[in-house]
Amino acid sequence: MTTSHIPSFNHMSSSSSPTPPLIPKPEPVTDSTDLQTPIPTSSSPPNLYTEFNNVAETFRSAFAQRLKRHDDVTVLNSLTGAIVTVPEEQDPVPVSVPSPSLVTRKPKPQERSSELVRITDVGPEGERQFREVVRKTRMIYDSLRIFLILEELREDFAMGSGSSSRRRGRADSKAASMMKERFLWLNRDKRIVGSIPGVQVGDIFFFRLELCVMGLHGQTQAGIDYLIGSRSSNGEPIATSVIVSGGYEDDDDRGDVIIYTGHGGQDKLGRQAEHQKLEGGNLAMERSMYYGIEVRVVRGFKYENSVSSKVYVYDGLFRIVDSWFDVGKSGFGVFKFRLERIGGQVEMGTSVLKFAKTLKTNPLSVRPSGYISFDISNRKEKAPVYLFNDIDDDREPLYYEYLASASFPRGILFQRSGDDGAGGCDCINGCGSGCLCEMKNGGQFAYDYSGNLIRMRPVIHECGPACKCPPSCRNRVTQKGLRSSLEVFRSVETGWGVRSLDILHAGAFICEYVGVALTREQASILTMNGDTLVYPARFSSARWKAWGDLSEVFPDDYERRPPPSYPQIPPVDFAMDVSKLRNVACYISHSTDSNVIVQFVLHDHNNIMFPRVMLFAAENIPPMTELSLDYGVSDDEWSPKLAICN
DNA sequence: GTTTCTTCAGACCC
DNA sequence: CGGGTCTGAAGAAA
Repeated sequence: MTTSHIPSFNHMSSSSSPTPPLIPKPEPVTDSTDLQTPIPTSSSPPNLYTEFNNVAETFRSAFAQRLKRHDDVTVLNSLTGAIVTVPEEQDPVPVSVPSPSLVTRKPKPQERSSELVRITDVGPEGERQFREVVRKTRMIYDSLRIFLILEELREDFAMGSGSSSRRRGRADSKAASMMKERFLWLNRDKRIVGSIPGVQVGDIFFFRLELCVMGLHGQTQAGIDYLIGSRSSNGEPIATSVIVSGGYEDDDDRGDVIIYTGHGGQDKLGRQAEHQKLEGGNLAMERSMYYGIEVRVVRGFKYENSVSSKVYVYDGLFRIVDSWFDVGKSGFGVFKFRLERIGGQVEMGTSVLKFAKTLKTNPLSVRPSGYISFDISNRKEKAPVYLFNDIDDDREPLYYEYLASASFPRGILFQRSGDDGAGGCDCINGCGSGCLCEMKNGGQFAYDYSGNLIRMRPVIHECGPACKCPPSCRNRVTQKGLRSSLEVFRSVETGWGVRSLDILHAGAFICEYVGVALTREQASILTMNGDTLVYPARFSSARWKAWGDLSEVFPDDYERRPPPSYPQIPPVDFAMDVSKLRNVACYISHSTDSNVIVQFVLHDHNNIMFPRVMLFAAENIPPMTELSLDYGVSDDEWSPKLAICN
């Protein structure tokens, strides 16, 4: 080991920032371990002087252990400090949680491991498995969160309207706690340095506790997550992830470069009121910089959406390249860390989000070229449907008449909802507990109060023309039309495709799959003529059937909380012809790994053989991400989307 | 193992 | 609609 590896405080007065007068000039001295450790010597304020001595002592003890610099740290083994690569053949699923049903007595929640691991060479198959685990866990979290909100509202309702004004419980944190108790948090058995398997750059979250559940960032509020020194192999704290969400005024976020402020020194109102100290997360950041250990960066910012007012975006890995002590805007000393994004990663989710926002808000003139139409629906939809093509001259979607709602054959048994004498509900103030329409849906509405699908059903009965509830009723989600701005775009890989300029929360209604519905007889004639049709019954959403299934959370009283039963399995046997009239949906690509699901819905009539085909987001979908549906055919077979819309 | 402290939340109120 | 205020849970620190 050479002295160049010994940490010095040079970084604390980087050349780019003038050394503030508050900071003592570090002067190297030789200590008993023959390792040079800088000791401040000036007549600085005593608190800072003490602080520097403390830090110096920390480093002295750390370096007494003769640490080497590891440029290619893969695993810091807690026993040996050895660097090990986690090989591909090792169990690709680190989530070894005991089955909740096997747990009889309430065990102590699993503690976070202190073993620092970097997971590499997972391989495509491993990544797919990890992704599936992450997906499922997120589904449970979201379903549980929504369940808790609905449960609370139900209690309020039962107790009478007077108590409904009480403060709402934190479903986001309660859901996380319950999952923690049931060992459903991910990546607790290893402390992961670098990317979390199954979590991709651009992934969107809505709550800090969601990040905890994923193992992306273990702190519920704090911005720096780190392994504490007393539990690390070399006695030094190591930072693994940071949240950038504007909590400190001295942050300077330039995208690929972030000047990140350390923590501490703020008063109760969040104002910088004293000097920060090189301890805790601040020291961990410095140590991660020294060892070249990358940190995950999650950005959080305001973004109005249906479930919260914020979003958190995973922006990938950054390296800490510099750190120094500076005078903050408040006049108090703060630690600063220069983070630089590591190359070779996909575009940051934050950049995509911002870009999508500019597409929506900027005047038409400053949008990128390639926009052929700013609304191919000609205002038939509630939100514009853009048409974008910057790779060739194809303008095909312009040449079709846009149909906002599917057309069903005349002459078939066709009843307006309510015409059968059953009538609609009488909920003049909107539908609530015990409403007739809730009964039609197995005693539970299909949507939560944000208008998101709670779980898939064979068919959903929305309130219809015969119902007395207002159009704003929670059970009229798909009738309200498009909620997000969609864009039909041209790509080399998939031809025409569809993406959203807004974040689509899991369960969000996207649009109807529109065409001219044909009976089997009508369809057979058309097929003979060579036209290709889409068969709604073939759409596959099998992967998402477990959506909303909380049996892993409520294993014991599953009897008490059975999924509602839905008597009607619709005998859907019609074809959708999109060769002449169509909407945005037919441009959605086919994928067996789809992010959009098909849900049958009845609202303007009650012929169960001809439900409307409604599309919902199957997971949180970031803006500009291509939507995909499982058309129920294998990739090499005929693809309706490719055949019809290309 | 326990208790206390800190924290780039989140909801609600005005 | 934004700041003040209240509650809070995880994890670090004591």
